[in-house]
Parts: sequence; C-alpha cells; structure tokens
Amino acid sequence: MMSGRRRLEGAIRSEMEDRARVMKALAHPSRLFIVDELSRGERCVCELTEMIGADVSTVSKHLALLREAGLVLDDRRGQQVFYRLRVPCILNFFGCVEAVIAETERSAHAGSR
Amino acid sequence: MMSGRRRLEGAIRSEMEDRARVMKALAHPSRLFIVDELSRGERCVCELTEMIGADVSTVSKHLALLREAGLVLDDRRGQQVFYRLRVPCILNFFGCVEAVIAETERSAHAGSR
DNA sequence: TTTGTTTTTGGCGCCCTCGCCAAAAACAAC
DNA sequence: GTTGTTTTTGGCGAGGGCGCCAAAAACAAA
Repeated sequence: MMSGRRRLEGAIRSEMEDRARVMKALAHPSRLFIVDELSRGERCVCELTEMIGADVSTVSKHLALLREAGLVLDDRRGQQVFYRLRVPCILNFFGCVEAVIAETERSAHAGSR
Repeated sequence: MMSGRRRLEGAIRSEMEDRARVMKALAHPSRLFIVDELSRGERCVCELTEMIGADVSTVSKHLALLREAGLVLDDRRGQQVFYRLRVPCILNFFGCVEAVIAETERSAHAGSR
C-alpha cells in the first residue's frame, strides 16, 4: 500500500533542498539585478561592479554564488571575466513575481480603507 | 541625456528589493514543500505540520512568512486555519528550476570525465 | 466557567549571510 | 623579471534566519 500522505523526507526532501539552493541564489537584490542585466547580454565583473556600486570583492562573490547555483557561466578573456545567463527561462520568473507584488500592493491599499 | 548605464539605485533598487522579498520567502525547503502541497488544494496547519515533521510553531512561522510575502492566504474555520495558494503562477517557477538543476547535474557529470 | 485542541507569538541559541578590507591570483604590457 | 589591471579568496564583525520550547490566543464542547 502507498502511504496516504506526502512527507518532507527522502527524495521529496532532496528535491526541495535542490530547489531551495536555486531560490536562495536568487534571493538578493544585487543578484537579481545581475540576472536582469545579464538578460541583456554578457557583462564583465568590472561593469557589474560599477552598476551595483559595491566593493568588487562583494560582486565577485555574488557572481560565484550564482555560478555555483548553475545560473550563470563565466568566460575569461584577457584580464576580464565575462558572465552570461546559463538558463534564460529564469526570466519567466519575474512576470509572476511582479504579479505577486502587484496583488500584495492592491490588497494593502484595500486593507487601509 | 539619459544615463548610459543602468544602476542599482532608486526605482530599480526598490524593484529588486521587492523581488528579493518574494524569492526569500521561497528560499527554504519546507516552504517550497508547502507551496507544492498547496498547489493540490488547501491544507490546515496541522496537516502540513505532520507532513513536514517539524514543530507546529516552526510550520506556523513558515506560513506567516509566506502570507506576508503575498504567496498564500489563510482562512480560519472553527479551530483550524486553512491555507491556500494566492498566486498559482508561482508553480511555473519550478519547471525552470528543474531545468537549472538538470543542467547543473549534467555538467557535473561531464566535468568528472 | 473549565477543559481540550489548534494556532500564533515571544524568546533564546546557533549558524549562515553579507558587507568590507587585505592579500593573493591571473593576466597584459613592458 | 617588474608594473598595473582585473578578479578571486580569506578573514572578520554585524545582522538575519531557523530551530525548539514555553506561553498566549482563538475556538469548540461541556
């Protein structure tokens, strides 16, 4: 007999942990900005650093984190390292995220009536 | 003249912070499990608690976090509180997340050649 | 009211994240 | 080799996330 109820253990737990790793990589304003910017084409670390306005080492660590999560690829050419999106479909995320935000704002206004 | 380069400041920063709030809410195995489970229908806290196998207070806090992020709605009926998905499109996330994970595993194997 | 069930909230400890600086590494130019 | 530029890595302190327990709150049934 099959268990009557799904449980957060075994394969299901592993699956959710895998997903969480990817989501965590996207759970930061600077990293979301990087993904958004890379959707327009590859960028080197120095360009992203200037746009973000943080220390180079900080940006470099954000990029390493995105790379380890499988979201971006790096490519050294000369002195510079260029990053690009690895899986373009992540961009589809944000349409829904916008919907969530819009819904939240809408009911926040409704709630203050 | 327009600025030649996008920067992580002002409206763009606010936008990325909003997105990050939503992504953070999804950046945990238990909460991803909850979303996945709620996609099959509403569930009460006690059901989710049993499935997840953590303390009730822990699960309740996960649910509060998802609610504050605008991802779920709650509905008390008698002694129980039922939660349901607020914005179904979040489910579209996971197709791409799976693709990222699959890509990562594929090149991990390729890298060990 | 009292009792029992379900859910939420407060508090506390542990660990992880994230920022910066300093140093090392990788590379081009000389 | 040396010098300069770009990127990465190590380390540190401040802040946040997450688990549990204990207590409060919300509700049903007596």
